[in-house]
Amino acid sequence: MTKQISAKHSLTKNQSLVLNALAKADQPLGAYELLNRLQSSGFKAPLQVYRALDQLVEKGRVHRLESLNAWTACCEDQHSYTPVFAICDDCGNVTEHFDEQLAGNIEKVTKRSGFTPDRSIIEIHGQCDDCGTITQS
Amino acid sequence: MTKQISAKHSLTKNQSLVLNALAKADQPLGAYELLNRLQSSGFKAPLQVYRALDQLVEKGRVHRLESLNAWTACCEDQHSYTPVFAICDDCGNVTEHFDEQLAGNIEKVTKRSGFTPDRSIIEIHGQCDDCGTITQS
DNA sequence: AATGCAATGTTAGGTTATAACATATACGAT
DNA sequence: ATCGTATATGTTATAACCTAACATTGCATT
Repeated sequence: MTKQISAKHSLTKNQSLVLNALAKADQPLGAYELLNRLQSSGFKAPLQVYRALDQLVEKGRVHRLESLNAWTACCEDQHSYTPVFAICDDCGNVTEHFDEQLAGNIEKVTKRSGFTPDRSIIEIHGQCDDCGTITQS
Repeated sequence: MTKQISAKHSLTKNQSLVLNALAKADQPLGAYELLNRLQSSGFKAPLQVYRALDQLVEKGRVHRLESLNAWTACCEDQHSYTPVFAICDDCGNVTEHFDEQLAGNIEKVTKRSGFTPDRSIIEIHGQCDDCGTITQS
């Protein structure tokens, strides 16, 4: 019986289960796919998954891929720049990239028009190194 | 009875109806909201809307806003650079921006890892000029 | 023990998107 | 003109994704 430490980065039971499932997966997972994989751990309803996901996003441990309606574990514990996701449309693999300059440039484009940026979504679809170099048979 | 011209940029009846509805709207619209507005024009099922939307996206006349599950008419007839969308989370207004350098920089980040970019999604949430300067009451 | 708060459980329902199949229309080639 | 093919359209059903509303449990503090 471990006592729950009330710290900013501690995870609850459901949060841990969801994060582990995402970390084990080699691709982003949809909420219902997560539900399937967690049924053996006692998950019964979508809401259990969605709540854990929202909390994990809030804590910066999970990202939502808007163009996939799917979720992925953050590749680091913490990061300050807007992540750039490279999504392979062939194999489904997703990689997370960072570029301080880029994040700044993006916001500059909108600031010109008086816009105050809050959060940015950058998702690039294409082919990963493995899939892009394979000749179509 | 006008004959349908088989040109790359001609629009079919349903495509025209959907594009006009989007152009008239002052915000991006969801597919079901489009269906509502087009029922008087004979639309009866979601699929009619989704098909027209897909075709319009293909032709570059409409963009899908991934983080809103909504669609908006392209601000120009044609453009070569990846658009950057500034989405006001207060009033719902969305503006489309272009920056040649930016589009190139984004792809550079992923190319480093051997990734071959195809299409980029850049959506920035925040507050527009009108909403951002208003003091909270 | 009583209180309060966050996490969790449960049911129902809303929104968004696609599968599968049928029919109609456009358009080039004969 | 008419045939064949491709595209567009119509229709029903269903899948996938997400949230509202409310009940219950667990845990820290008093």
